[in-house]
Amino acid sequence: MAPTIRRVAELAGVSIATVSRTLAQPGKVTEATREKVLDAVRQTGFVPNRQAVDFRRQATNNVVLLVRDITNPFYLEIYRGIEELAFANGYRVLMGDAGYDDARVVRYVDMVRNRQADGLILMTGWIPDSVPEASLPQTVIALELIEGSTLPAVAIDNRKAARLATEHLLSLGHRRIAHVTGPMRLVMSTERHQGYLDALAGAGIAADPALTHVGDFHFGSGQAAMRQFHAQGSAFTGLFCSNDEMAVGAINELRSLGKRVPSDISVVGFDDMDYALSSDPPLTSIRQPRREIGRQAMQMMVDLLAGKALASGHLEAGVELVVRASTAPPNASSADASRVTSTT
Amino acid sequence: MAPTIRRVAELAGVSIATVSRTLAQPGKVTEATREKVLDAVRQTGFVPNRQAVDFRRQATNNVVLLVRDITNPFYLEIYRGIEELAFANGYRVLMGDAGYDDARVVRYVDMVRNRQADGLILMTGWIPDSVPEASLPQTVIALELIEGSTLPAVAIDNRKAARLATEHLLSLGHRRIAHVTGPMRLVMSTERHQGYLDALAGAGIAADPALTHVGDFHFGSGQAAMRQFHAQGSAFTGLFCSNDEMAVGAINELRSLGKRVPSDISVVGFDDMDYALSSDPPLTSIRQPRREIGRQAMQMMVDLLAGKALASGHLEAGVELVVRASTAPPNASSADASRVTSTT
DNA sequence: CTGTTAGCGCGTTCAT
DNA sequence: ATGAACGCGCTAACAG
Repeated sequence: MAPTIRRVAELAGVSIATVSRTLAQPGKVTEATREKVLDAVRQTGFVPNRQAVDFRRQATNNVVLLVRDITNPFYLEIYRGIEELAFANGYRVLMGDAGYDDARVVRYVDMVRNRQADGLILMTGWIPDSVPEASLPQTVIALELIEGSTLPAVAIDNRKAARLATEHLLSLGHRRIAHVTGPMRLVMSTERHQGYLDALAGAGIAADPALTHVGDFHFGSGQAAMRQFHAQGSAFTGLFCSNDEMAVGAINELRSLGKRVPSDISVVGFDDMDYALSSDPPLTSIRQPRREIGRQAMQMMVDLLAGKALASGHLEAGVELVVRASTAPPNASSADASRVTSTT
Repeated sequence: MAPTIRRVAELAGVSIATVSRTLAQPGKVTEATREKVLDAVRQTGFVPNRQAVDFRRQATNNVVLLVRDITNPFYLEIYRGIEELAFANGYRVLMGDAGYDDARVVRYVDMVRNRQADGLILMTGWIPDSVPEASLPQTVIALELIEGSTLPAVAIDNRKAARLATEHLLSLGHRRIAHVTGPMRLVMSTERHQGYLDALAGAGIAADPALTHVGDFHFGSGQAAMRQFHAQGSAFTGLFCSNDEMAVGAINELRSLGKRVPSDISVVGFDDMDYALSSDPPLTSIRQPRREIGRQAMQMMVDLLAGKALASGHLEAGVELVVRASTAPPNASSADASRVTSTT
């Protein structure tokens, strides 16, 4: 059995309270007793039982990280950011996978009530109706805002970012720009679509509904979008996809359809994942500071649990347009090519 | 404040022992008292304080999952497998990032000693010398074996799997086959290289050292390998890369060098990541049952903590060759093309 | 500065 | 079948 504080106390010839103090507030004991105690600690190899400490202190130092889909590679850098700050602050991160399942969310949310964890970082984009927001006192939202929620949150401004992406295409001279969205039940997706529309409106271009395809953030829907545009004969020279995976799928399909990127069609993605850099051609994309978002979310949690008033409810993380080889000015021949498609 | 068992007891007019029993062993109390108690539980919304329960039981139900690099996308499906079984068995998973840092490993390993966690799942491929294996009683190794370790483990047979990949190329008729390895300090990488050599030897082909390039599992080293082979004029029609990321990098560079895949060169990857399917052409690869590896690792942990004797020390997960469009028989013209390269 | 005492919330004897 | 009492290991009053 591991040695307890009692064993150390008798070995040092002091009370357990003194041992506790020596370890927690060394300044509060005499030099002499401190040495006796530390000696005994070394001899026994005593390490305080954290479970007992936490129980006594009524704190677990656990934080639940609940995500919608644990296998989403987008989260990886966020995991790192959260783990970094948790580690540095003595917190532990419990991984939870919501998996589109209300029951799972409830069980993880309950961990805070049950005192299995002190706080909850939500990256699900939704909470079940059965969980009133008022029952989430120690909660921070990250990445995906929840509609109508007033909980403290850190995220990017998706609308503004999508506008930035679209304006890049506009500034290159593109006039007919298509958009592949994410699932429209996600706030994130509707926001990005709005940003796309904002940019067009800002340039005085009427949006053509036929140039918007509702996707699902996966590779296949990028391909499907291109097939649909091709089948309906839609002409465009610019394409904005709401994430990189769909952008890569789109490029893949465009190649099959005999289109070149960027000479025929310029493509902008969103997220700046690793494969944006390694795709062919390297993808122009919107970079989110993912690791920083993770760090900030955990920092907010630390502050929240420390009882500090949060500086601001919502924290907006900045984004950046990363221009690579998938975008270029449109040229006459490519415009022709597109037109040919449209009349086929 | 959350209601305690004491509050429920007085509301039901019984002792706390009876409340405890009613919840744990309902058969041991009268129908009548059971109803009184359950009524009181409902009224108060009582939920046992898990921290207190765990403390009393001397168990935390936490398991530390320590990985070498938390951002490795390969782990994603393993995370899911582990979380699934943990959730189903009432365990919680603490995420730990080793990050090539001994001190971090030590701190996470210590969590078991400190009773912050009951067990440890190691996916680091190494433990610091300062941590003797004997001090890891509740540990399971997953995915990456640790040299010389006898701890229970679940992993694939990398050597056999690499042989399978190489034999696929041989069976298509390829005779000159190149190999891009992972970092050679990882057991995994040396094993895969051995498997490659095994296959060649089995086919009676002398291995050409000039056809092996030491990579680092990243996109760039796949590209670099192709540039090197090209520069030194090495001729080959088959290529086996020790992971998919390098394979995609290689294909990318081959395209720049004017080679077609698979008509000029056939490429086999390893891991069967999502982007194996979405690359151009879709990649032939070795599929590891990643989710299943995660599930089995957690199952071993559950058994271990339950005091069950583990069925077997090591558990071998099976692999599968997934044939896609990046491999084909060599043909005369492609052999010519390669030879041209070699004489340039 | 140090020791004594009193719990944190619960499960679990041992009586009854 | 039920209740009283104890203690898991530690920290935080309060005395001295």
